[in-house]
Amino acid sequence: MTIQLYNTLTRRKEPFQPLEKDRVHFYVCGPTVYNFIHIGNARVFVFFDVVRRYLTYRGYEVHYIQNFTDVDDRLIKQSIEEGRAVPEVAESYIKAYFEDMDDLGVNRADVHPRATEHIKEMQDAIRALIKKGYAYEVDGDVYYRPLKKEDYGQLSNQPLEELKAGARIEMNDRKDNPLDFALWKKAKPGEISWDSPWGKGRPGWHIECSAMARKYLGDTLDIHAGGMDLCFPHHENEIAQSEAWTGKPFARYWLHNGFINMGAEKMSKSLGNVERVRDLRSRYTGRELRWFLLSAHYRNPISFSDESIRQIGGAIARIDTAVTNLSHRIGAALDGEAEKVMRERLRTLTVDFEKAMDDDLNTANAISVLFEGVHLANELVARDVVSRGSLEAVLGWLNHFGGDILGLVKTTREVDLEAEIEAKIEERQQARRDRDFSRADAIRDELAAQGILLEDTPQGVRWRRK
RNA sequence: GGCGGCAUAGCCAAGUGGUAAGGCAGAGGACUGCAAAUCCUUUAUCCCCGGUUCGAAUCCGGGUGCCGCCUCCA
Repeated sequence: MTIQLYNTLTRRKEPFQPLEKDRVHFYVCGPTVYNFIHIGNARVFVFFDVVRRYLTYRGYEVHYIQNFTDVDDRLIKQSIEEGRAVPEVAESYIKAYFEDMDDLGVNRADVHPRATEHIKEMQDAIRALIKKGYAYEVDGDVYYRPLKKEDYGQLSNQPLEELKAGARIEMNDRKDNPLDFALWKKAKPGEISWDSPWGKGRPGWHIECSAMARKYLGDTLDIHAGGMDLCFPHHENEIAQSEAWTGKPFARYWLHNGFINMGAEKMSKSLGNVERVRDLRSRYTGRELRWFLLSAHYRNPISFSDESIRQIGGAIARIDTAVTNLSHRIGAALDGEAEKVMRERLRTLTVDFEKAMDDDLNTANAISVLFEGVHLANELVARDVVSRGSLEAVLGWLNHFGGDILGLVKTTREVDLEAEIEAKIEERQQARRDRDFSRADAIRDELAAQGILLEDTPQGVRWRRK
């Protein structure tokens, strides 16, 4: 079974076949670091983090690149507002970005190239495009002519006529055509700038991805991903430039994720309902947010609300309890290998998990398979007789698929109880043996107040943190 | 105007031809000193109207409602 991916370029699911058999060249459009990222940005980074992990699990050597746009109009604007230089602003939000991502369990990309560190590569690209007649200079600006290639509009499925007719014309009479876009922007006085053959200026937005993707991944990418809104014009323009520049197809699979709505309305700055990850982290755990982002299929919209996250909390508790109970039961289990029937059931779960992920990365279904694993774990824990091998096999399965791949299951073991609390538990056990239940209940309540929940089982007292 | 998406239980959410996954919440039962956890059982005229088909949430046509993109917004 091969992985099927919905390719925006062809508007259907296609079997995934990288250019090189076992290697995947994967580029994700990263954030513009002019501010803290919001939950919508996070969806991109969390989801494609899972895609990368899954492809790695499937045996591919994944080269995963995600850029930082660290110079553009918004950064310049922000730097004026904050009274700090652009590089300083960028640096601080890059740092913030990593803090947010660490909390959401997103792994680092292989390289996080920054636009400002690739000015030379971009200038090379621009020079080449001018030479080929795709770009032209006008008084320190350089523009690209997307219409020179007749297949422009292919990715976003926009007929050229419509693009021409519907273009909201930017008031700029220096362009030959309204659809032309800037590769290089002339610096205004006082703005951050770099020397170039066209005078002092800075790169346009689209060219950075083309230049950096080529540098780190080569002429043709296997997967290029980002939010749906980047489809037009950003990705369309990247294709135009890159293909004009290299003469090769730019990317083979284009993946775009859907948006997050705030309740029923779209999240937007003008509505003032943008939820920053930074702020959400003070209310929710990174895991809850990550789970929320993976709980629906990536191309579907998801609606953010406190109620949805609250429900996620219940689901997480179910899995955590199963993991805790499994660990506790392992302590009292008989030595022994995993039963054959158990290995077979886990094998089936693995197949189901792969089936879900192979079908256009259906994390919602993958999570439901995780719960089948939880159910299996709970059945085992409740048995009078069970081998340690079986318990460990299930725990290992949950950790691997729920933890390593989805990043949702906590793989760290609880630290040992402090001696004081252990003494309390023993004291309560003695009270129970003496049938002094009011004393026993009082101790249980006392620990509960500290967030320690006690559960009596045939294998002794089990505890977990609330 | 152009391109596209969505409508499934109280809530979240899978499911693209064979009589509805999973989670949250609820109800009943088992287990327990009481709990908790868990297990079992239980909760859906799949937005409406037509059509195709032996058979449709799934395909086609028509409605209704909501939403996104159409130059720098994930």
